[in-house]
Amino acid sequence: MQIAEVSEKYKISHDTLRYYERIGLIPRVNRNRGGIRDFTEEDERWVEFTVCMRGAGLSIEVLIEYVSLFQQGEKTNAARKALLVEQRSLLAARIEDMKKTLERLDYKIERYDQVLLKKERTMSGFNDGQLGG
Amino acid sequence: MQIAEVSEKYKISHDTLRYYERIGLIPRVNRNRGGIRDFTEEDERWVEFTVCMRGAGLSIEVLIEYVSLFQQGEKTNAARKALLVEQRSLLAARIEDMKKTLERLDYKIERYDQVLLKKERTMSGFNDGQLGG
DNA sequence: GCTTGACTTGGAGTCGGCTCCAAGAGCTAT
DNA sequence: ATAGCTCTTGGAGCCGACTCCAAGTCAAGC
Repeated sequence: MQIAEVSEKYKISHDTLRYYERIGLIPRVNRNRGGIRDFTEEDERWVEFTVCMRGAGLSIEVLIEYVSLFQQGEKTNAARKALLVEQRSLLAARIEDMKKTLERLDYKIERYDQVLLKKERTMSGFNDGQLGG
Repeated sequence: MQIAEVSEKYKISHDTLRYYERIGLIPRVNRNRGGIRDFTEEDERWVEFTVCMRGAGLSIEVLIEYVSLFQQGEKTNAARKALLVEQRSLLAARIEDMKKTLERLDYKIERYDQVLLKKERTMSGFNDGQLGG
């Protein structure tokens, strides 16, 4: 599978794919006789994994580290797991944070609803109160 | 309250606070006779709100728009609510995405656990299988 | 009245993460 | 064999979001 198809399949630009390979975020992809990338299924799995992890906000730096550990073979299993465990906990914390913000938005939206409804009825709304921040 | 205290209270650098004011992410803060910022409680609420929303990933651009609407007064209530509703749904989608990635990390970590445990017992682990991507 | 320290400003610099570009090579169809 | 397409490379450019800097002001303490 060559770059255009992979790009489309995983919703990532070909420039970004090449960039990811260049910096070691995905392992080097083999080229055919013409020098053109031919992605194997394993390459695809790396692409998919990377797109997923980047989407969740894991840094490029830490993902490069993970790939690098992987390429050093099995002796790095413990280090890889430790890396994943740390990232998992950072991600869980971010999710918790975002959930709270989501609730806060819900509350704010509700207050706007109330104000807008009242205005509809009286046609004389005034006073923003603490709606802003 | 002046900048150092606000900076400490909301865990945001004074440079970033000044930057936020400059670009309109928080409304302009009053200065005392000496030209020094004196944050009111309302200023603080904006700071806190902004730090919270930025932390959840809302863009500076959209938050500036919200402040700008707020400053145009009550006639923008409907627009403000619409903005919040849209951002709420973007945030909810990001959270869902991240939750899935979290589960995936949990699964991966579990597989590393298994491999590491097996190795501990046999002292002859080999084969990374599909642990990588 | 001089130093110290927290503050001011506008502007430049940095960083992470892409995104674009120019020049060129290799297929495929006409 | 010429055109057209997709690909290649290395390097430059860009964007969002800060972060740092230089030069200067002001209030308080010695």
